[in-house]
Amino acid sequence: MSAKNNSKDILIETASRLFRIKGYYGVGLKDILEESGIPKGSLYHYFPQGKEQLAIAAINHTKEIVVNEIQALFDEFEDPIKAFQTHLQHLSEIIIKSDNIGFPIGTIAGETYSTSEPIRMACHLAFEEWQAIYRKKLLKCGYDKAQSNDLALAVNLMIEGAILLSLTNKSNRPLEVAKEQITLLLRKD
Amino acid sequence: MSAKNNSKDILIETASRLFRIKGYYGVGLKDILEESGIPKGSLYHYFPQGKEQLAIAAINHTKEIVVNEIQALFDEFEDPIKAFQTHLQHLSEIIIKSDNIGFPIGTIAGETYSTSEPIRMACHLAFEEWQAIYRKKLLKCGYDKAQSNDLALAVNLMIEGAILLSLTNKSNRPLEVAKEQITLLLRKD
DNA sequence: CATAAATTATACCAACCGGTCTATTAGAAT
DNA sequence: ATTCTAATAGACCGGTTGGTATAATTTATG
Repeated sequence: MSAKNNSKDILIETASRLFRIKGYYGVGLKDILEESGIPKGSLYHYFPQGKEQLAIAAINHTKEIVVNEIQALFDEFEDPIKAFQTHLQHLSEIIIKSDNIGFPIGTIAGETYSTSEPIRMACHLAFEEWQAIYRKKLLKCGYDKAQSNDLALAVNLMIEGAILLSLTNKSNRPLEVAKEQITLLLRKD
Repeated sequence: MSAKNNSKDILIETASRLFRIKGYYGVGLKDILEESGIPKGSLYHYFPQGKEQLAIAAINHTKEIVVNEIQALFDEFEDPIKAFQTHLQHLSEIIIKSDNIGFPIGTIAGETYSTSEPIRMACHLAFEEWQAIYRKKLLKCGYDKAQSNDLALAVNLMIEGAILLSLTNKSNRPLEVAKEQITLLLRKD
């Protein structure tokens, strides 16, 4: 039994990482248990509804990681362009070498959108929350409401697409291109 | 035994469809065999290296579907903006209702980029081929080489991201936004 | 028609899957 | 120290997985 009851958090963090790297069906409970060192009884103690419930917690964890990084950048930079550039620069620099990032939300969403409504919803809400943060920042910086809506969505889909292509192509160039094109879109709207 | 030897094609088409909808690990051989009606012996006859080999054939099939649609549009429209708009409009109209499209290449890539080099490579080559077609068209229409490179990649990643978000959010709005933003990028570059 | 090659068909296999269950251990409260 | 609750631990389960093997059937060829 671990020190002071953080087994649940360890499970969530481990699942979050593994699902980002190999997706929901590509990761078995055994993989999560082995990497986390938590016994199966604990997993079902904390997540009595099973793998799907753990996945939802993992998705929310992933969402929060991004929320925290973006929010910190928005607090640091008044200019959303600068904030997005920094975010993408950071991703670009570490995505290929890091074995912790993977494809946030995207793989799980692609696997389960038609087979698990609770998971699809968790992914959908994660995307929505990211967009809401982008939108709020854009509004605050003078973009009108329609523009903020569209650009928040565009940035979100571009980052997802860029991460996917960077991983697939083993190159950070897609993220670099996304950084430039997002900059162009935000400057010219 | 089916008429004139198209079992291999049927397997590929079925696998292509199922992998797009649920990913590589989300689809078992049994699912493919049941939907296609082809016996397992045939599967191993045509794909003696197993599931991975079938997946690569399926990825190439998916790639060709998109190549054919885009090429037809590029032949029909001199203006690449018009062609992309038509492509995205078509996707936007059918993506939510259709149970045939799914997420071309994206889900499989996200699941396997770190665990199967042959599959990652097949996905990478598919993306590259799509971009090459976009690039050729852009060059032909007067965009310079650097612009063509960046825009081809940007369009590719935006379409992937937009499809993913449309499926996850059960809304065609991401594809509509992608259509508009791609139009802006192509117009202003 | 006979033979060889191609294709089909299905039983079998070990390993893996998510989930259930129960006993044990640890922690919290008194 | 005792009692109760929380958490751990791991065996067990039926079903599924991708792959192997072999026989049967069909097709192609001369």
